Amino acid sequence: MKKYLASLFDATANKLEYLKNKSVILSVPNQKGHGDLSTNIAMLLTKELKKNPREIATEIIDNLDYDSSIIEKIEIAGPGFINFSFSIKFLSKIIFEIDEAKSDFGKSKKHVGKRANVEFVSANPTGPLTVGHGRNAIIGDTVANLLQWIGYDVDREYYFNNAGRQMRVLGQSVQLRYKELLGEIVDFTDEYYQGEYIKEIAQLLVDEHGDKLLNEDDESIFKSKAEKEIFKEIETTLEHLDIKMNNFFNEQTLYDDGKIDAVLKEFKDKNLSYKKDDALWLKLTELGNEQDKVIVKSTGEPTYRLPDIAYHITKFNRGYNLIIDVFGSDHNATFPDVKAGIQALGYDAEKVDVLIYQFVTIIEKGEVVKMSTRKANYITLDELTEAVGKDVVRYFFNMRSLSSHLNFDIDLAKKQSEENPVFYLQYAHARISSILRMTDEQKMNSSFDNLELLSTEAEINLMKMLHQFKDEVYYSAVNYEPHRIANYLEELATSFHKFYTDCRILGTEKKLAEARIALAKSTQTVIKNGLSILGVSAPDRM
RNA sequence: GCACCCAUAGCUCAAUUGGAUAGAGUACCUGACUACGAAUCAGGCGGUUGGAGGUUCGAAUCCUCCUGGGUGUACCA
Repeated sequence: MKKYLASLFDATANKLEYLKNKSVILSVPNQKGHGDLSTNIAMLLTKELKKNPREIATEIIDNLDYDSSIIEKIEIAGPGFINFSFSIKFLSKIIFEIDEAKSDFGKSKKHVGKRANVEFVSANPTGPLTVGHGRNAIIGDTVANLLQWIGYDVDREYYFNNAGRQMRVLGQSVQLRYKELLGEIVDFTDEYYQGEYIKEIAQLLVDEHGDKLLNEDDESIFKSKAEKEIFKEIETTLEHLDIKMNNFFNEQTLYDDGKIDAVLKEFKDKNLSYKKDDALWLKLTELGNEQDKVIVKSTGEPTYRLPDIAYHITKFNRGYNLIIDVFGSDHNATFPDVKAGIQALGYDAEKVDVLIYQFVTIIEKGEVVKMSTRKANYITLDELTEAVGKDVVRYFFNMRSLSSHLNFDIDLAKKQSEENPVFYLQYAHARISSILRMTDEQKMNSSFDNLELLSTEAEINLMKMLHQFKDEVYYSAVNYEPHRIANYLEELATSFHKFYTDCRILGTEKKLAEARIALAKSTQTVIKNGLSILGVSAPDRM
């Protein structure tokens, strides 16, 4: 619909000077009776032309060279909106288009040939992923899906650091549990990782090495065992959610490959760093930020900023056109420094988009559950997935906008009932499968020959919803808003259920029945495609 | 103190990025299965969009101030 109107306006711009180089925004009115698409262009032009918006609208319409078999009606309404209504003949074409494209329907080629890197999860391997990481994981993976739908070649990347203090403590924790298992009395204070998994890893070491490690004086062998085991578990957890990383990027390689030194040298050459109190500072104030920050501590250890800058530069050098980081709101202060740093080194920081999502609050039995990894007071992502299933986890984390503090109600998620919105969508899909099984048995076919018979309100609404899908995908993708897809699908499912109750197929006159089967089928395709973006399955039976 | 985010129906959240009468779900109250799945549909109840100003044809959305929450504010990541 938009495509056709956009081309009309382009053509009209040749006749009306003031429409040139204006982007005409077409939107779906949220009020029934205001047409199928609407534009506010006339109101936007009032200042420039010093004319009444309704006059401008009239002039534009008079110069629109439209096909009356496609557009049924054009109206000027309210203060100066131009509302367009489309014909059934045009609306119903979508059914045919969907059938042609099938699982590709909704995809766009706008960004074909471009590469994107989506970095997400990126939890250091100090313990199992928690429900908190779940939101990060699902958002990252779904945004990656969306980018693929608009043509990007996408890599999913996990960045980790196995060198810091946390990891040393992890190694020591395992070492202590190991000693404990072999009968030594240890003082396991609460600075150590308290989780049960530490004991399990220690047990593995006992099984493998017996008591031979008792005299190890440093924790490194314990640390590397822990890291290996924990990563194995993290990957399994992600797999349970259908998430597959293309690349695990170890921060350590930045040091080994000299990338850190190279960045340090560049900052020095550009006179952007200086020594003060034995530490090396980055002149962020010169780059427009609030204050200078330390990049190498007086101990000689870099702060997180330095490797982060070096890491992002590798992303540029690896040829990505779009670089996305997914962070929790606790990181919101860190990325301006990093962005300023890479910009200063001559890279286009505009290509880096940081998605900040707000924290998840877990609600169980109506109460807030507080969590901490070190204190082992948490619900793991795996436990959650096991309890409610992949589809529910993915849907729940996708259904709200990033900026909203998400309440994850475990009891609601567990309910396999009408209160759980996932099932509403899946039910619509399964219901269509059921219809198709039924019509198949009765040797009824779908047909595109008489689609203009689809003329009831429910049928027309459903077709309009189908028309919106492609825009919805594009819009969600470029704005990184997966929740829009979830909202759209709920609306689509509602339109379908309404159609189902109003418009029968069995026992209806043959031509109309065939057209309705075609409509149901195309609806099913769109539901399935939408769910696949979210990573939720579309069952044929429930 | 400062910075970023948030505040919308009893509850959980939307609102096409400044558009028309602010919408869904849930809860509560009605009604609809002897023909395609009632995990559904229809109707009702529910709002000064935290408060006060401002900007303009038009504000939940932008600006200022206030109130109340979240997250940071390190030579932690």
